[in-house]
Amino acid sequence: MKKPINFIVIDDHQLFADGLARILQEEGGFVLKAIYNSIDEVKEIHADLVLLDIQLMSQSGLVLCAQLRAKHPHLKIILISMIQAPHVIREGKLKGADGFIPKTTDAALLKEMVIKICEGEKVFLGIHQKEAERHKTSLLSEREMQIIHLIKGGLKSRAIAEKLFLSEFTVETHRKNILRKLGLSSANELIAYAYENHL
Amino acid sequence: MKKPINFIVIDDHQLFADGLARILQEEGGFVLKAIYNSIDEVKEIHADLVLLDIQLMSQSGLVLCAQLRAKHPHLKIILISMIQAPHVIREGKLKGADGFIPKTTDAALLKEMVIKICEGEKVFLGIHQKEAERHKTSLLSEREMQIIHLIKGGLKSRAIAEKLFLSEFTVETHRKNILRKLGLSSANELIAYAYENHL
DNA sequence: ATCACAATACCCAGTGTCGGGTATTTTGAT
DNA sequence: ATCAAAATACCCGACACTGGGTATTGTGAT
Repeated sequence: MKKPINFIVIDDHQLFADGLARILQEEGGFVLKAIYNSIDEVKEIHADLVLLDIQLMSQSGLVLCAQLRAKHPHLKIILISMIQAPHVIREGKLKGADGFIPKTTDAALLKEMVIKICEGEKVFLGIHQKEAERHKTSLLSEREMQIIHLIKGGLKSRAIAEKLFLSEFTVETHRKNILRKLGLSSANELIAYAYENHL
Repeated sequence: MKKPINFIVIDDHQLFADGLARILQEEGGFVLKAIYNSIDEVKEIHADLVLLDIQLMSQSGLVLCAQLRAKHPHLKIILISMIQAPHVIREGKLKGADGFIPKTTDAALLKEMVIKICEGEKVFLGIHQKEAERHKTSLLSEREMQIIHLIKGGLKSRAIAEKLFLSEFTVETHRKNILRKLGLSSANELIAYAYENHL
């Protein structure tokens, strides 16, 4: 049984910060300690993890990142940003961040990244990985994503059909379409693909 | 075609309740009827399933659990709690709950548990089950690990046999032994298991 | 209005997988 | 040396999955 991970969100867009917190809490094992909307509010950090927006009003979040790293050697610091310019990401690495995630990242990928970082990995998500992902995954419809998820869960076509109130034939049509779109040839490959591409 | 399962969440942490609801709705076949943030709000229960946090502001959720059980014999009641003290879990059993799940449980396990409970099982998730998971992998031999790896790679039994210079029959024997040892029932489940347990 | 695509549903033939066996040889540990 | 476990190999029946089709309905975009 893992200890809950206490986290803090620092972002001047309250709505985004709140959404971020929700997404993490959805995952379980994460406990939101605080949301700060500006650097001025940030006094003490009693947490395991900080999600820090680089684009803050007053000063660059990178400065704060360096300060936090100096004070808290074991704190996990994840930088969040609207832009994903390579030099900013490199800068973040130098300032001691544990990861970089662009704001365009979707919830599923975000959660994957955060978990990996909490387990000690460094994850700097640049534009390249994301573009490739989005390219293929954008081919998939909502229904197809839903079915991928259920296949990952080990369900057979029959069970998926019952869960979604569909005909078994329909589910199998979806399966075939999914495999065709992703260029795969079996559910086994699909599951591995899903895990490795954070679907 | 199964009927959808109507459920209610009772938890004074709205974010958590909301997250919980989202997780279940993701699964399909579950319909959220209501979220109550305090016991006072709970008037009537027209649902098949209740997720009930024990740590409520006003009074213990265990009292409510007993009341619900008295009124609704067939209602599935799942207790949720931050703590997993054995005496609390035993107490919950006595009050007629169908299951106990700590808040530190991850989404995948939660869904698995909820589904089992809805199917009539009783699931009281303490620390023990999780421990058991850890030791399962030590049951696997080198050869079996090797074959798991190839299955993850999307290879069929025939291809695995060729790669390892084995009979196809042998590979299938190994597959069946792997599934038996891990308590799984398909390659799909195995692959998901492998990724989630870092095999 | 039309056109593309998503979602739905169905059929068939071929192949793969799973659960139930049985059985021999090799290997590691006591 | 003996005993347990691993690794090897085989058979069968039942079921699931894949690839090849076809077809209808609804919806959003141009």
